Amino acid sequence: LPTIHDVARLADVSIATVSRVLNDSGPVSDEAQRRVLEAAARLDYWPNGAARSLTTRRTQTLGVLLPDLYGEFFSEVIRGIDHAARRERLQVLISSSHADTEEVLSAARAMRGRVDGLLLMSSDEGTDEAIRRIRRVFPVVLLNPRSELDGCASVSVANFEGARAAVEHLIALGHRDIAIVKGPAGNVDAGERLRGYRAALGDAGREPAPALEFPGDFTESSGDRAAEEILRRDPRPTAVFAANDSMAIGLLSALAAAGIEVPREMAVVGFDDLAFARYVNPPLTTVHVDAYRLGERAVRLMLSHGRADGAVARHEVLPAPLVVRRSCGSEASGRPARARREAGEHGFAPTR
Amino acid sequence: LPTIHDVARLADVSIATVSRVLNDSGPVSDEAQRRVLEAAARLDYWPNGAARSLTTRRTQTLGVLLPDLYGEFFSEVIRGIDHAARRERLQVLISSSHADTEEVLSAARAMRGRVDGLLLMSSDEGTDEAIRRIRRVFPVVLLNPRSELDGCASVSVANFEGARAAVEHLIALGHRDIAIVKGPAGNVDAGERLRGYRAALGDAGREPAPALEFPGDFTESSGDRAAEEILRRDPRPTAVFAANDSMAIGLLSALAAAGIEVPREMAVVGFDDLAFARYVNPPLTTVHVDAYRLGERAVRLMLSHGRADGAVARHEVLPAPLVVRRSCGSEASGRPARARREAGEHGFAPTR
DNA sequence: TTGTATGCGTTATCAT
DNA sequence: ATGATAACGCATACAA
Repeated sequence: LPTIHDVARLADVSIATVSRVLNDSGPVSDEAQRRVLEAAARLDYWPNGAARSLTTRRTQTLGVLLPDLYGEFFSEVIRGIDHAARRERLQVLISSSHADTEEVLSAARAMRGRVDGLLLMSSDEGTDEAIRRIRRVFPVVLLNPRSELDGCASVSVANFEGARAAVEHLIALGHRDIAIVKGPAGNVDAGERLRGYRAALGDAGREPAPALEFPGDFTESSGDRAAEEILRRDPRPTAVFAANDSMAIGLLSALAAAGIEVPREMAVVGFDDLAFARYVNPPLTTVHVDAYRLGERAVRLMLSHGRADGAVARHEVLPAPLVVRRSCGSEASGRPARARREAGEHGFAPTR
Repeated sequence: LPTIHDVARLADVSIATVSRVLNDSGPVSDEAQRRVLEAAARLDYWPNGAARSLTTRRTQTLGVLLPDLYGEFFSEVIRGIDHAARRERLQVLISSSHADTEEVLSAARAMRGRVDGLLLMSSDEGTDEAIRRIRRVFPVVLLNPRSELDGCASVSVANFEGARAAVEHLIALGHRDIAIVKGPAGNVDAGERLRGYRAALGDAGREPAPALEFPGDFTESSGDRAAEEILRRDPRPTAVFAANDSMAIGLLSALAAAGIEVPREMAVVGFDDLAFARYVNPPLTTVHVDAYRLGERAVRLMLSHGRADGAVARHEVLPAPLVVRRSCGSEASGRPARARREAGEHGFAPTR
């Protein structure tokens, strides 16, 4: 494989000149430039990135550390990161499924010398010390951190506000017994959404009741199971806030199977606004999370972080607006199907 | 930031010894080992990957080039790659959204010196020459290639066979006028699935009719639009094969809105078996694609490729089995909902 | 068992 | 405008 030396030899110039024309740094005569370009083309010379970044101390790549890769959320985060990085001609080095702090640390170590900065989303608690060690090595932007600690930039989703808005919506519709299907314990998002749920109830003067809080783990089947428990409760709640859409899907499915009509007999609201939320029956009212933007903003923060204005670490919070569709029965049900379709609501079952 | 020299100085040994203990290469006295380990820990020394791979000529990372990152398919491919790579302690350098050959090439160039091999999925035609140039630089495994050319290893999905099986299923159910909603022109998968559709019709002695082939682009809305055209046709087809699940979802939605009952008035079969396929109403009969495995196998091929047995480039084809649910009406409809749920079919609407 | 010295492929700093 | 040459941080062949 040809190196810069081979190109120099063929073009009959020094490696310094080759480097100059290829990087457009420093002055070069037209003649030399021509010869170098031709030699590089003939040899199909590809510069070695490792060597280059050893001297320049820049890698043109962004490291990304995620707890997992499963599902639409992470997929969209990555897509946002990739697009933003691409625009800046940066590469993306991804590593995921890190259970504990130790794994996060070793993954970060492996990136030393290979990335210019790290985008880190950690579901684990007590990562603070680890983050401090990582920050010594390269700049870090936190995605959805547990807290704003650390003095390093971060982007997060307004989980609390979104959840509160969702439950307030149910309250405004007249519901009094509102259940929640919680996310996995220890999960940051799950915790914030639970907090939002409780806050909304509290603001309405209603005491949050443990009996109305059902366990879940963000999977469809856990929503399914929760439905059965909820239906057993007496008095039966008239509305459910699922801490994410997957569980809401499970709920909807189980309710349909049990012959419970949504939203007439039970209102359901989710969180995430997955692509399919508008395609289920009835179209799911849910809280929109812009995962793509989360990744995109993280990259932007990283870039501005590098500049001088990074003195003050910025903390962005992406809004999580409620998207009202039909699973809470908030709208008049008399509208014809055509009108609803044009509004982007695509429930499956014939309306009758 | 500490280098190997700093560790050597603090431990009062040479850098060679430090390297030896840290990489467990060559003999080292217990005393020296102790001192080095302690020094490295005290300085929190993280070896520089670029420098290391410059000498070893190994990067411990896999390059991945994809045409896009959108949707469940790519997301799962990446997840499969990531897990398999992780098991081998490899990192993953991802780059996507490459429209044309030129972009693929420049992305690959940027990876020179940064990856030990490249996993390449290109939707573009005429990439053959580019692939040859890339292969000079590092080993390549093709994902879902247009053809088995190139003599380099590849993994692909049995698109043709899957599509044929899907359409044969419809034929076996007695359908004669079977429409297809095609994928985007130029797309490899779309092409193969169309071929499978035509082959099934041909095998059944039916002439493939252009009037039954409707355009689509793999999006929900294109399935939606196709439905309207299909319903306008006279005689109206009694079954539709959607070249992917997203379009099938669009179809289902539009059919429901038009008051057409599925599967009684119109059978629908999809392709991909997205997570939500079993949750729509009726649960979608579709062809299963194991995207996770696609990525996983690609990594495995890359690894064995490196070894001596790589002399013969292997070509794996992942099966794409038909998953029969309810959108084609293949099963007796008398079964109670509970039985169906236990079989993993979770349609939303009450059955009635 | 240990240290010295060379090379990996670039970029960058000098002279010229 | 150009060409030696010194880093960059590490691994390793070789000498001791």
